Amino acid sequence: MSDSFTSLEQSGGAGATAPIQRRSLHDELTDRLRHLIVEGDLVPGAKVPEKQLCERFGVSRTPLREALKVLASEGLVQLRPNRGAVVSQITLEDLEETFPVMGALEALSGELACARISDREMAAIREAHEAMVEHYERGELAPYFRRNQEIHERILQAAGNPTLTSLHRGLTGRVRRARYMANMSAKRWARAVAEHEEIMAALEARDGPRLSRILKDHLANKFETVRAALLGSD
Amino acid sequence: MSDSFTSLEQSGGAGATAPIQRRSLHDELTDRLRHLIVEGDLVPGAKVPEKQLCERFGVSRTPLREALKVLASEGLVQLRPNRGAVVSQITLEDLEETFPVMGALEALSGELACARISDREMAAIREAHEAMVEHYERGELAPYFRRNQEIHERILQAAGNPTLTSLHRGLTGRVRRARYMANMSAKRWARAVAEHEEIMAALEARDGPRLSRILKDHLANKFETVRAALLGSD
DNA sequence: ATAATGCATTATGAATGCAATTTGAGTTCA
DNA sequence: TGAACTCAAATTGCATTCATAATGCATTAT
Repeated sequence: MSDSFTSLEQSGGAGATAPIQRRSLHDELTDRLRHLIVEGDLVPGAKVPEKQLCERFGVSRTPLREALKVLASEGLVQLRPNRGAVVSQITLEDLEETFPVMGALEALSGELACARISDREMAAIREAHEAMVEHYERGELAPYFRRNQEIHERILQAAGNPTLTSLHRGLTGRVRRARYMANMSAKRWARAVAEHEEIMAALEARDGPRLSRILKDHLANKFETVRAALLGSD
Repeated sequence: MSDSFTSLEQSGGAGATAPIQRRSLHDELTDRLRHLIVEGDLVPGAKVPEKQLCERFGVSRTPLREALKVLASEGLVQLRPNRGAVVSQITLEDLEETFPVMGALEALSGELACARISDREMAAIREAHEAMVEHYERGELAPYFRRNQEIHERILQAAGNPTLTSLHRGLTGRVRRARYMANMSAKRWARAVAEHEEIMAALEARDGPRLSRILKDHLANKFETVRAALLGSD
C-alpha cells in the first residue's frame, strides 16, 4: 500500500543533481509509528496517547493524527470515536484468517518467481538459504528467523509484482507482532527446514506449480507452529 | 410516573435502546470520496483540489486531508508533496499485476467457501447465478455485471474470512475504475457464462480444489477481456 | 462503607491561521 | 517569436485554537 513511496524515488542519479528528498511529516510519522507497533515497542492493547507522542516526535497533533488514520486503515491501530486510538490486539482468530491469505499470496509469489527469477536473485536466495540452515544447525533462533524472512521476501521480490508484495508486507506486519518465535519444538523446526529444502529444489527447477503448493503448505504448517506456541502446547 | 418512565425504556422497539452511533467526519468523507473515485465521478488523473471538495462537503480541510491520506494508502489517489492529490491512473501494467493477485484471493475464497458455505448462502448464489444468466440471454450488460459481481462477493462472504474479503475489496475498487465492461465480444461473454456454470457446479459439489482452479482461470480470462477492451482489439 | 451524582480536568474532533511552496500571468530580454 | 524571469495569487503543510465529549475525583446520598 505504500505506492506513494515508489513514486517519490523516481529520477536522479546520485550526487548533486539528485532531488532533495523531502518527506512530509505525516509520511515520516506513519513509518515511525508503524515501526514502533510492528516491532512491539507499542504493545497490543495499549492506548496511543496523542499528546505524548507529539512531544516525543516534536510535531503537532495534525500530522500525527493523519498518520494514525492511515495505520488504522492498515489494521494496526483501532480508532474509537472520541476515545483515542489503541494498538489493535492480534487474536488467534486473526491469525487463523491471516495465514491462509498469506499462504495464497506466497503461493502466487512462488509461481511468478519461477517464471521470472534471474540468476542473480536465485544466487542470493541460495546464499540466504544456506546461511539459514547453518543457523539452524547451530540452534541460533533469531538469526534463523531473519534469514527465513529474507528468503520469503526475496521470493516475493523475484515475483516482480509490487501489488502482491505490498499486500503481503501488510499482513506480515500484523502477524509479526504475535511474537511467536520464542518457542518452537525441535520437531517443528526440523520440518520447517526440510520444507525450505523443498522450496529451494522447486525454485531451482523453476517448477512453479510445485513451489506454489509447497509454499502454501509451508505457511499452513507455520500457522500450526504459531498456534502451538501461543497455546503453549507442543 | 415511574411507570411511564420504565415503559419508555423498555417498549422503545428496536432503535430506542440501541447505542447511538456517531461517525467521525473523516470516516464518512473517506467513504464518500472512495465512492466518487471508484464510481468514476472523479476521473483518473484529475487533480483533487482540497478547497473545492471542502465546499462541496461542507467541512474544513482537516478531516478531508485525513481522508486523502487513507485513500492514498489504498492506492486510489497519489499525494505529491506540496502539489496536492491526483486520482491515480490505472494502467494496463497495474491491471496486469492486480488480476493475478485477485485470482489468488478468489481461488482461496472458493476453497474456503466450499468448506463452510451454508444452504442459505448457496441458495442466494444460485439465485444470483440464474438471474445473471437471464440477463446474459437478454443481452443486458449492466445488470449482468451487477449480478456477476454479486456472485463473486457472495462467494467471498461465504468464505468467512474478513481479511480476505477486505483485501479483495480493495483490489476491486482499483480495478473497477478501468470501466472495461462497455465492450465485450460475444465470444468472451459466452465463455464467461460457461465458466460461471462450472463455478456453480463445483460450488454445489463442494469441490474446493476444483472451484479454486476454475476461479483462478476465470480471473485470468477476465483480465484478457479487460486487456482486449482497453486495447480496442478483439 | 458503597454507590450514585455533579463538577473540574483532560483528551479528542474539527476549524482556523500562518508560513512555505507552487502556479501562472505578465514582463523583459535575446 | 519565444525563452527566461518576476512577482502576485492560490494551494498546501503544519501549528494553533476552539468546541465537544470523556475521564477522574470529590461530594453526597443511601
